[in-house]
Formats: sequence, structure tokens, C-alpha cells
Amino acid sequence: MRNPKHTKATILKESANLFNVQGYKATSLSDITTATGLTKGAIYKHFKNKEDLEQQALRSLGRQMFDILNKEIKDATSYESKIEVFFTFFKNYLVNPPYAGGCPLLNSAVESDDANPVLRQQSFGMLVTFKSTLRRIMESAKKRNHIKENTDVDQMVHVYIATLEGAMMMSKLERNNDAITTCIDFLRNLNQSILVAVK
Amino acid sequence: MRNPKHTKATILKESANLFNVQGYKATSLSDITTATGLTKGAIYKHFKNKEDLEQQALRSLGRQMFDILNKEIKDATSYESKIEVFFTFFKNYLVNPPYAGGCPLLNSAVESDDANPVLRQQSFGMLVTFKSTLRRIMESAKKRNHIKENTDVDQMVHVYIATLEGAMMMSKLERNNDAITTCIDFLRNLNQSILVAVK
DNA sequence: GCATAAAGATACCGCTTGGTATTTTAATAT
DNA sequence: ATATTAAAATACCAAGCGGTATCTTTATGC
Repeated sequence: MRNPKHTKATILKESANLFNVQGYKATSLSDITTATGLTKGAIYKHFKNKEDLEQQALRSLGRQMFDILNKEIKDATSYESKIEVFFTFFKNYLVNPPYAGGCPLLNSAVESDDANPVLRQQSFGMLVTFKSTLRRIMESAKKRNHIKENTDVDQMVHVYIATLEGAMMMSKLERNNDAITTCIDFLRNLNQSILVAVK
Repeated sequence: MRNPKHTKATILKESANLFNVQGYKATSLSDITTATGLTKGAIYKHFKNKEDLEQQALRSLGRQMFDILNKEIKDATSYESKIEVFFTFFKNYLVNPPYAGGCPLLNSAVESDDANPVLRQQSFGMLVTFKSTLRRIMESAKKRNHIKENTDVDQMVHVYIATLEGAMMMSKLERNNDAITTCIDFLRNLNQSILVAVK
């Protein structure tokens, strides 16, 4: 009946959800006890304090996101299909979100950048990971002559991520996927334009 | 010595700053009394409650932003220079911010989209304004044959805003203007590519 | 220059917050 | 079966929250 691992996982899952939807500061411990059906005693058995829980929850959200992305990137065989993974991920998000509340990177970055140094550092780490994942794919494609050799990889990485995150913000605010769909169409064309033509 | 208009303006200015930097929910009335040097008595003389203050503060931030933008757009004479206004605005932001905490639209949208219906509605309104301002400029340029007639204005509007907002998030998180600079370079080139060549 | 009324300060309220100390409950090893 | 120990529930705390009622101060119209 009692299962500490399961308990901790439940707390982490439910709090991560609440943090990503309502915000970190805006989510109280009683929100979490209500959502989990557990008590503060249970929470403080597994987490040092609320800050600790916030950090572990964000890490868990980041893992979820990158686990999905990395797995699908690995499964994709061509440069094109690897890039498509990012598009599909964002496009699918609004239809069938793997977690509620939108992109954990965007959410935590905007909330923490001026106010919460620890969370900010974690968000920063997520952005680094995001950028280097995309950069690695493009650099590799460049070496293998799959994309044009004059491609400004650094620029592309910045533009892809900025556009996807910005579109996510817009689509969540508008409660429809127009922005995401439109921006992804654009990025897909952009990506086509740097491909080396296959004869 | 006493000046109610000035008092209200001070409260609005200081609270708008705090809301945009720390977040709306995360900013307490005592934060505001400290920042203004006033007391709760003064605040509640001018505002119905904290929600009312939040709304007026966001409206004030939106006005500030669009006042600057609209003025400079009006002053700009060509399509190119009108579009450049947006780029310059975002590029200058990190160097010399007209208000602290980044883009009020981005901040309020991310904080409120799932949690605060009234603030969400206001953010939504700001996005509508932002989009229609840009759309009007592009549609007009299209009519006058300044940009190519096959330009997908709706797509461009979405891409410009998404990229700028996403880049803003990245640059604020990274505490440097790499993302903004890089993304604006890209957008500037993109904009060049839809111009009708002048003979 | 004094009465009036508005502006703002002070004091207080109930409630929620994050956090802790203590107690009860349940799994486990002997 | 029982002792041990970890897990979780309960009860409590001070501090901070948004909000209000009341009192003091200051500007202004006559």
C-alpha cells in the first residue's frame, strides 16, 4: 500500500504540472497537497523545501521534453527528418500535449530571468541543451554536405528556437494553433532552402 | 506638496515596473509600498484592489510600448524604415530599456495564459494590436507595390513577431544580445528578400 | 482664516503561506 | 508475532498576504 518511490514520483509529477501551468511562485504547497491527495508531511519527507521541489520538478519537465526529442531524433535517419522532429514536436504539442502548460523552457525562463537565480540557471541550461542539440544536427549535416556549406548554423539555430518559442507563446495566448502552424510552415520552407539539392 | 495625480502616476509607474520584472502574482502590495514610499492607504485610494492595479499597470506598459512604436512608425517614411522600427525597438531594448523586465506582452502572456483570465484578455489584446500594426504596414506596402505581390503577409506577421518575442526570451535568459542581434539580422535579410527591386 | 473634503497614514483583520515538531501508521527484518 | 524504522498524517507556528476601517494631515473654496 505504501510506496515511497511512487509517492515521490506522484508529488514530482503533480507539482511539475502545477508549476508549468500556474507558475512556480504562484503554486502553493496546498495546491500540491490537493492535487496529490497527500499531506505536507509526505512532501517534506521527500523534498528539502519548496525551492528544492521546484528545481526537481523543472528538471523532470526538461527531461521529459528532451527524452521525447532525443528519442525521435535518434530514430530519424536523415537530416530532414531530424529537423522535422522539432517541428512535429511543437506542432503536436497543442493537439496532444505530453504535459500541460506549454514549453517548460519558455515558462521558467520568463518567470525566473529577473527574479529567481536558481531556476534561471536551470532554464539557461535547458536553452544550452536545446541549442546544442540543434547545432549538432546541423553541423553534422553540413559536414556530410546535406545542407549548403555557406549555411550560418549559429543563425539558423537561434532563428529556429526563437520562432518556435515565440509561436508557442502566441498560440497558447490565442488558444489555437494558427501561429505554430504558420511559423512551422515558414521554418519548413526555410529549411528546404538550405538543403543541398539531391540529383 | 500633496498631488493625487502625481501619486497615482507614481504608483502606476513603480508597480508596472515591479510587475514586469518580478511578475504580477509575485509582486506584493508591500513591494509596491516600499518602492513608492507610500502606504496602502494611498494605493487603495486610487485603485479598487490589486487586480485593478495589475490591469491598469499592464495597460500602461502596453501604452508605453505602442506609443514609442507608433510614433516612430509614423515618423518613418518608407516601408523599409517602418519595418526597421520594430527591429530597432527590440535591438535597443537590451541596451537601453524604456522599462525594465522585458516585453510586457511576453511576460503577461506567459504568466496569465492558463491562470489569470483578465490579464490574459489584456495580453491577447496587445498581441492583436501588435499583429494588426505590422499587418497594416505590410498590406499597405503590398498595395503600393513595395513588396512582392505573392508575399504571404499573414505568415510574415506571425514569423516576425514570434521570432522577435522568442529572441527576447533567449537574450534575457542569456543576459546578452546575441539572440536578438542574430535573429534581427535574419529578419532584416528576410525582409529584403520580399522587397520589390527598385530600378 | 476657517470649514470642508479629499489624500494619505496607521492600525488592524482573517486567511494563507512555507516550514517544523510531533504523532500515528504501515512495511520489514528478525 | 513483535520490535524497529521509515513514511505519512496531524497539529501547530510566525510571517506575510490582500483588504478595510479609522484617524490624521493637507490642500482648497468661501
